[in-house]
Amino acid sequence: MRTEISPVEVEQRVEHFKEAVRRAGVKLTHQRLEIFREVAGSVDHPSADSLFEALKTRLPMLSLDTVYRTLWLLHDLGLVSTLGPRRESVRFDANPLPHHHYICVRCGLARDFESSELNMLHIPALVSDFGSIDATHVEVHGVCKRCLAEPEAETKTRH
Amino acid sequence: MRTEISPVEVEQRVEHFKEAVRRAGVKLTHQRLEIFREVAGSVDHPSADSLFEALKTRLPMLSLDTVYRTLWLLHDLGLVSTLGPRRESVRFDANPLPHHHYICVRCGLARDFESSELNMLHIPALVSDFGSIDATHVEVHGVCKRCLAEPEAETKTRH
DNA sequence: CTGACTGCAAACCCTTTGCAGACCG
DNA sequence: CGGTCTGCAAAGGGTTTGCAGTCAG
Repeated sequence: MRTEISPVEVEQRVEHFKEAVRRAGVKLTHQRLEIFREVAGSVDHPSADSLFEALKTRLPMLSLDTVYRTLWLLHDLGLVSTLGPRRESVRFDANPLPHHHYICVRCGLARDFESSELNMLHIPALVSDFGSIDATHVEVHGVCKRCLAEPEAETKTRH
Repeated sequence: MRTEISPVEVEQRVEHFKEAVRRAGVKLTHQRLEIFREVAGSVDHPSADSLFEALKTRLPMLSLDTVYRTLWLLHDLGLVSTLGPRRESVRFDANPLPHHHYICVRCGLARDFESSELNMLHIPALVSDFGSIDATHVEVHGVCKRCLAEPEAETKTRH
């Protein structure tokens, strides 16, 4: 339920990031460092654009596409994840019953599953500090069978 | 864990749709009917475009923007929901600890919360039929305090 | 020094919108 | 018939990419 991240913790994460960068053999640029510091210090799951805006003062020469490239790099390094299934297009759900989702992180496949047990989760009371609670569901992420079978499956490079 | 929807059930949903359309006082066009039939009969949470492709044979004159308009209409009627936070931009998450999300369905605000109890959910065994299970988290949807406070909050019209 | 990285601008999607004609009620 | 709805085409907004100059290692 934290609403901010302590500077100390941000710097710990930054160290972890530096190590990961070194291990991956990619360059540690000023931009990458500051962009990482910014995501790591934010608690609101920012978009590329809002990070860009926040960084403008510190890095006046920064360009938005560098923010994108860096975020996907961080993603490939396993340092950040994305919110929601994907980045592609909106997807629609016409299932009127309470249900949960299985999402393939590789191809975006989505499937429903039911579980009366999961329909009655106990949500921490503090969550209602954020606002009303209208619906709750479980999201399971994995790699679907089809993607697991694909030979070039491990090619994590994109962008 | 169903992998398809029976024609009978689709038609039941179609009836429900017709009623909702009548109640809302909007017109029941051929396109709307077929588009609804298509989402209601699909289990893979299609995008507007894949619905469009699937409908092309039945409705050669259909245009993609009608699919979009209809889907958002269905959304406003409460007949379909969307997968994931929203449609705008990708959002990034740099929280390395296991955590869960609170999402405001109105403005997209996202916040983390922790719960050791929710970190150990029991996922139905059948889910692994879909593929590997790499991560599991709970998503709570609601309306955040700020949005609740806004006067023009009930204006559901968009698009 | 040299290849990886950045900034810029243009290209790319996916999605929305303005408008004139079509059709439901 | 009238107003809503559709199809078309063009605009919009977020994201990606090609290129030449720049900088980390």
